Amino acid sequence: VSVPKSADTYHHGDLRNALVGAATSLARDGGPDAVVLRAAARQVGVSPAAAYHHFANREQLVQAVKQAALAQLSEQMESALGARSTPPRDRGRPRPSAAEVARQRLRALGHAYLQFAFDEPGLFRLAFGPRGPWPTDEPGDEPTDEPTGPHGDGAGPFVLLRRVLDELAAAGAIPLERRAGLEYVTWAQVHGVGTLCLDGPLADIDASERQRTVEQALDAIIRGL
Amino acid sequence: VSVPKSADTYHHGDLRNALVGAATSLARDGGPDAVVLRAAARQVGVSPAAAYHHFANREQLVQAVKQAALAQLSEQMESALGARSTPPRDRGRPRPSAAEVARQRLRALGHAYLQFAFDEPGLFRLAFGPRGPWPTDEPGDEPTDEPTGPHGDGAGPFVLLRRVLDELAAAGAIPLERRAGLEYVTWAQVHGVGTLCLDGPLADIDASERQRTVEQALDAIIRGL
DNA sequence: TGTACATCAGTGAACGCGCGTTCACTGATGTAC
DNA sequence: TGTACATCAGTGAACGCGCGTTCACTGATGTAC
Repeated sequence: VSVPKSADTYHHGDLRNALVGAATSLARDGGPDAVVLRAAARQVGVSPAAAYHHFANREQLVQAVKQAALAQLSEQMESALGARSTPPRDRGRPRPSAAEVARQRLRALGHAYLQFAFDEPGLFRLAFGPRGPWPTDEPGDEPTDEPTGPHGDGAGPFVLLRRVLDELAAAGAIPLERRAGLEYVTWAQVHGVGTLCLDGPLADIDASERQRTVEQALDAIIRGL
Repeated sequence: VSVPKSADTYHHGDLRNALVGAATSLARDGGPDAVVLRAAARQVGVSPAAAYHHFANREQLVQAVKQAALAQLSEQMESALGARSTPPRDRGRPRPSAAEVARQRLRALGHAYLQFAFDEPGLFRLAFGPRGPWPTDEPGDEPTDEPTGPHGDGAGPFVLLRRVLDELAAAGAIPLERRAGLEYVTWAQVHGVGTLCLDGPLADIDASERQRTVEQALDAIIRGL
């Protein structure tokens, strides 16, 4: 990776990344509509036209931010999952069942997802907002089996959710006849809490009540499996 | 109500409503961002400045559309509920329990909500989108008891949901210790299906698969009560 | 029934704004010989 | 090691656009006497 040597050279050296960074910070503050190509260029200290050497148009810049946001969300979910991979062996207490562990992992996933929504509402809105076509799921054609690469960039929230649901099914916590399509349902349920708290009628409740709602929702989701 | 006599008079006669109508149709086609004051005026056949005799600014026009959209959603939910008010007395079959009836009513509510989302994605996005402050819940101060007026305009989706959840609690279908705050949770769960199918990664699934997801989600929600 | 006049609800032209995008250009970089 | 040159990644000025909003105005309406 070539790092920009000094800021005062004619050639920037890493303009593409710099623009994505600036656009991301715009989105962070103002959501999807705030991603303004000219503003991003301004923030980087470059002429607007320079951006066109790296993006065909504004939409591509927005898509780049979207990808970055989704990658960040994935990463946080993954790390939340990592923290729950081995059940803490509590002094003397009976080791929790596989089903219970899997439930806790699903819970952790939901927490991470909503934490991201509340921490980064602008990015969350952009990542899941109405703007533009959804980036296709298949970068190449179809992942061979499971994208086993560590921190594989394509491994989105969806893949993580699927994995944990599979664990639940394997542990017998989900009747098999209900397993199909359940990632959509579960995702939607968690997602709804995020959108309703950000933009809906629940936008004005305070943090503690919101947290209570989150817990309650995760309870209900798990109960509904 | 005074009705505009003829279209070719200098005074329009019902410009405010006409503008809201035009703005609504703009929103229907293009979502929140498509509500453009000048375009609405154009569509009505009036100069842009005329709108300022009826709205202080664009935002007020948008809010009017939002209210209209919410009213329409309420109405459809209410009518779906009406169709389920008296259980059909099936020939000879055992009359369903109160709990079962209430569950069916909750289901009907969810169906109506999502039907609106899928039929009118633009209006749905505007009604629950990130734009502007959420219209306050209390028109006066606080509704005296229950807004019993037929088709009361203020009776939003929220009130309907609350009513049905109360029925469920009364019928013993919800443990009392879980009742508090459940309208938020339930709403969020249903809402998430809508947003994820409209703008999220589920935007591209076909209608039948979408319907399957809807049913599955409503099952899960009811099971989780 | 008629007339003066205040009020209301339109017009049309203009304002400034910031945007996305294009264009001909130019300075820096790196490669071939 | 030096030099010609193609290529890359910037500049700066300009384009057209459509927007929200304002302004002085004017035509229609309705009320007082």
